[in-house]
Amino acid sequence: MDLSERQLQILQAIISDYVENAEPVGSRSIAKKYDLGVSPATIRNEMSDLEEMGYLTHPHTSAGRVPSDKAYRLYVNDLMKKKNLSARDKRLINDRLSASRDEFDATIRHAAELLSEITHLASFAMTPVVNEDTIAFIRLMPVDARTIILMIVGNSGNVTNTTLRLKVPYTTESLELLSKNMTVEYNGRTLDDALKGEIIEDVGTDIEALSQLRGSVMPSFMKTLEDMLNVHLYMEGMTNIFNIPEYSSIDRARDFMEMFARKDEFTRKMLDRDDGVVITIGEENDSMKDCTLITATYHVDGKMVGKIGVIGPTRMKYDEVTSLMEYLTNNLSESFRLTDGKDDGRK
Amino acid sequence: MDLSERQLQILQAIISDYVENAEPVGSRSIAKKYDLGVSPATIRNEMSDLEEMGYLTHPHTSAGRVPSDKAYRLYVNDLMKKKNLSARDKRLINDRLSASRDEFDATIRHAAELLSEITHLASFAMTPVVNEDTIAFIRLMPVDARTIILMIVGNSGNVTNTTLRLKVPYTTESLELLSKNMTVEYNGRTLDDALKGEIIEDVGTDIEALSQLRGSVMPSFMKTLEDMLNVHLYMEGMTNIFNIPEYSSIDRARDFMEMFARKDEFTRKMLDRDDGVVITIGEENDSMKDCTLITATYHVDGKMVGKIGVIGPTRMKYDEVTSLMEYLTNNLSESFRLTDGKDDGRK
DNA sequence: TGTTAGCACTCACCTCAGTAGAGTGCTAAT
DNA sequence: ATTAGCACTCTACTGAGGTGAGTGCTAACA
Repeated sequence: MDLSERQLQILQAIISDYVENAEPVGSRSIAKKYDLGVSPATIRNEMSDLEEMGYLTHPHTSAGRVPSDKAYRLYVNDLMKKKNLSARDKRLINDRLSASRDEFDATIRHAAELLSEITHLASFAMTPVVNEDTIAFIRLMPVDARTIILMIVGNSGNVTNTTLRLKVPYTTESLELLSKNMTVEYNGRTLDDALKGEIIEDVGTDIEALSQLRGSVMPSFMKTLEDMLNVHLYMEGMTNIFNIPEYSSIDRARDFMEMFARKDEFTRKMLDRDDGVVITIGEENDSMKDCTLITATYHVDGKMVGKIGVIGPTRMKYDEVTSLMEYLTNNLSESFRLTDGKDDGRK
Repeated sequence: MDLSERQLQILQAIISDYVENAEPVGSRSIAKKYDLGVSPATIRNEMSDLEEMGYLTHPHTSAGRVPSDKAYRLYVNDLMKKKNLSARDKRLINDRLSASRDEFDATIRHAAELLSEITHLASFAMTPVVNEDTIAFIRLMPVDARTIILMIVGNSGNVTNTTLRLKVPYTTESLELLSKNMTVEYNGRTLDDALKGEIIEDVGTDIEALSQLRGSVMPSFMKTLEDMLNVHLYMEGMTNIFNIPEYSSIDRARDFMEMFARKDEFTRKMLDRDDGVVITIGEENDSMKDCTLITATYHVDGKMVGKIGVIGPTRMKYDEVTSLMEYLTNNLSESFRLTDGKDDGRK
């Protein structure tokens, strides 16, 4: 059953009032603040109907109305209008992001900072999933008699290294040879495949010493691959939730903080969400049933996908937050595409 | 004026009771639980004297006594006995730390985890200050037409790298030449000196192209040096404070979390503290005047110094926590020395 | 038939008084 | 010097009464 025009107006009024003041909204205050041309009594009747339909709830008999998850869902789907970012916010974003264009992780971290600074909510940003990245080359370098550096370079420019303490002696030549061997072996394979796929048996291991060296390098090689595959999670503004009336109880706050403390689980959950701007409200979430979670995706090279997100009470400024997130992800994707574009263009 | 034997006994009893139960301690309960051979009335008189001397306070007239910062200080300095770690905890520590011996940062992070798991307090651990580390070599490596990797290796095995997008074209030869030039230039200099010291003017820059390449690499070189100098801070168990009665107020909890959110400031403050196990109680702290902060230092190669720490209410089990921290830092130092020792020994 | 005024009713919230209980501080006896 | 005894203090809890915001219903109105 569809809502009448007036019911929509009233619902919208209740939502915006509640979002603003965090207190149940009464019929009289709606009638006064929003010029609907009807008396409080009429509004009361409509409210009663809206409650029956599940759009409003009632903390107790003599309290005003509060929008339900269903109301926010309706608002987000049908009522919400796109909001333009303020020039100030746009400038802030552009400045901050361009300051660290080359440094991948720093840019992502800045995105998380910007999100929480502008929305005053808890926010996060994660580095892209690089399962699809392929190995460009592998290099082993000497440091001292027993110490070498293992370096894996992906074709996206993604680089990771570890320092190894070898138990067997090595020569510079053997390191170079092994580097070449491993590069031939792994070049072009995706990280995921390199980690999980079968290990191709030693290519040209006539030399006993080389085989030994390889044996002591492989465990670290695998560990380093794993590390490359790891998504880095940056969180900001966690303490913002303390300012929200909904979280004035210590138990609520604790639950909230603990959810973030379990980083791996949290990361996995976020990666499971669809691409684009996704809003899940209250009960629509697995956990955090009194929160709204908004995530959005950015792209690197058009392929790799990373996520940013915001978490707050269901009572939030959906229009402003979604606009901000769209702007931010566009900016990020642009940023990460442009650098490559430039390179290719001038080549 | 010194305290009598009996006063010390009473004070100790009050402290251990209060540490256990977090509630003001009355004269009657002391008389019952601890066999001091005197009546509550006598204890009351002594308590009154102790209060006059500043060792106890009184939330209100009809409440029991609570130890003051001064009391804890006395306890820590004179009364506290060394406590042995349980075999279980020792095993836990040894297992966890040895699992990641090669990976520096992972080991430090595990140390923070162990601290908070065992003490149920908020804890942190930071990677060592490497100002004194010297540069071993610098290497530039090609990735693709416009992308190169800059890698700086310290003599402690500390390695950092960045990916650069060059605006000028390069040749493999020029990269190698520049690597050599820069290595000659910076080899043996401390990171701190390399970053802050004067830039030695181009060594052998007859070739125009090399000078240009150098120009576009230097900013990133400096940024990477800075990154190497950065101390990494790992924090664990922040949510533990929610379980502590002292922090049941949301404002307290917020202040606490915010202090940790300002990582840079926090890191700086911790680094300013003396070496060894340092305990600062309540008012002795700059901020967090109702907390006790305990820090301890571990060593890498006998030179570089890193810190671990625990933060909780002044009401904490000082004996257990300090023993744990001593054990943990010894283990860390041992860990980080042994690997080198082994190398040198077998060389 | 939709809208509105009026009014009784509900319920959270605040305040206040009264009570119980823990613990002190003082005094006088040992 | 120590202790028993007792008055006193102060918090925490409880229940009663008052207040005000807001509803829900009814009857009158356009």
